[in-house]
Amino acid sequence: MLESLYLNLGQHDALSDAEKALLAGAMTFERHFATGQDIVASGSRPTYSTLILDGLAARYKVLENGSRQFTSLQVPGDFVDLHAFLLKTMDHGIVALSPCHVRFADHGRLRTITEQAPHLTRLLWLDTLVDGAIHREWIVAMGRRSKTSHLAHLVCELFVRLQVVQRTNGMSFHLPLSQAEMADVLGLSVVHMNRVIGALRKVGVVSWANHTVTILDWHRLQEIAEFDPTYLSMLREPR
Amino acid sequence: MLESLYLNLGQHDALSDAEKALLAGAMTFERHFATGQDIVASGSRPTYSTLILDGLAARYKVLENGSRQFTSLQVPGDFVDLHAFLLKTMDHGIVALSPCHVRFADHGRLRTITEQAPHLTRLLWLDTLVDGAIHREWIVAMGRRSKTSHLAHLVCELFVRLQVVQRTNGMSFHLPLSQAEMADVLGLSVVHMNRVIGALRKVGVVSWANHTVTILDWHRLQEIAEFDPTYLSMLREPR
DNA sequence: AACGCGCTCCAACAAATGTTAATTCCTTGC
DNA sequence: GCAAGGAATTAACATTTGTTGGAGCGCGTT
Repeated sequence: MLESLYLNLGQHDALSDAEKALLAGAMTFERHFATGQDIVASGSRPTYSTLILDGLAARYKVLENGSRQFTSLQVPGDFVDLHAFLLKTMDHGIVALSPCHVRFADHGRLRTITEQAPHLTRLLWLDTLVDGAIHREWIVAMGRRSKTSHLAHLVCELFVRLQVVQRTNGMSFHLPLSQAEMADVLGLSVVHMNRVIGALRKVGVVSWANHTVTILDWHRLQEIAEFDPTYLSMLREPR
Repeated sequence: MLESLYLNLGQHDALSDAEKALLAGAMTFERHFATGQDIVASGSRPTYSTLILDGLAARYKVLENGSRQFTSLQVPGDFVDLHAFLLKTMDHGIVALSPCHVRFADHGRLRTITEQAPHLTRLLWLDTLVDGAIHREWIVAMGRRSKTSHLAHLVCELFVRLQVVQRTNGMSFHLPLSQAEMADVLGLSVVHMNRVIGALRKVGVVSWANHTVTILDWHRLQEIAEFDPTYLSMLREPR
């Protein structure tokens, strides 16, 4: 049931059975969300943190003029709002980009983990640090990469992250976002998003249809993206 | 000596004297860095985390074509690389943007804190979570705000953060960045950065000369920026 | 089968942003 | 005081990105 979480946390350092049991013990009820539904509302003060068991979700903010920007994409095994455990108030919303199956971790029990299980605490902390590392990579992509490179980088990142939790199929993965939603990831207009996807297709490094992305030339895609997975901390070492 | 750190961590929740002592005990030697010097090198594996006592620093990445993007600005009281305590390998560099006086916290002693001081651990974790929240706000600014609004937002953010650690002077603060460096913050060309600063000046909400920024109309600046400080978690509450 | 709807894709034009190159201003070293 | 070099500023032009409007396509409903 929590296999994705174990895969996700366990990629950075070994997870003991006792720690898995502690995590399982922190979990409470499950819930399903339909595509487009808010999983966590901006401004709310959750008393649970949400683990994605299956589906794709995103953090986002909306400006006064109605434009939206996604600040992260969350895959199975990710806590979408572990940060709310300490930040308390959500300064952004979280929306389901596909049907999402989630499970809620009680903040009281997470607190107990911080009191009694230092190593597991560090792994949870680390999970939020990787979040931050991804954010920094996105900032670089938005500020200094060409749009094609930005998109290529995102494809690389998603592929690697989905592979860790076994949601890839060969060199393909399912990406349920519409081009309008992709535009809210990269910070572009829909029209230009369409151009950029077309450009990446034209180079021949990916095929992209029916919400399925297939990487045709990983080496060249990585080159276009200047993708270096160091920031994902996928090396298993003592933490 | 560590007053800025206490102010920074203490803005979110009360810091006990025992916790202050633990923090002080984790600190080792001090060092000065000249403007432009690297405080932490990309790719390194620090065994210390760096606390800024005085000065301004920034995290950055450089792409193959030589362009640079800052991913954060760090003010006194900030740990510039607390995340390296668990991420282990630096995936970016940290550079001094002004003469910097820093002090190094030993990772071994930080680890001891995580074993023995859960509340202080949560506050250190929180510190990195606020980092993440700032990153998200930057992503939104880069993706969906006008450049003028982005700059206004940055001015608001810096003013508030500097105020917490008592580095403001009335409605003014010292900002030692050249326009080329500012361009690496916003992800613009130098020429356009100059245009945008000019635009903000022209509106009359800030004056900006000799590396000193003065906010002339906070209300209107905040309006232009759509600045909502919630993401900085400045409310003191139990964490 | 007809219709409506959301999504992809495209064209034409408008606006924002980058590039190159010069000019001026200011600080620093001599 | 003067020369040199960095930084700010501006102009002219090139490129990227946004906007508006619409065509085509798949899909579910009537």
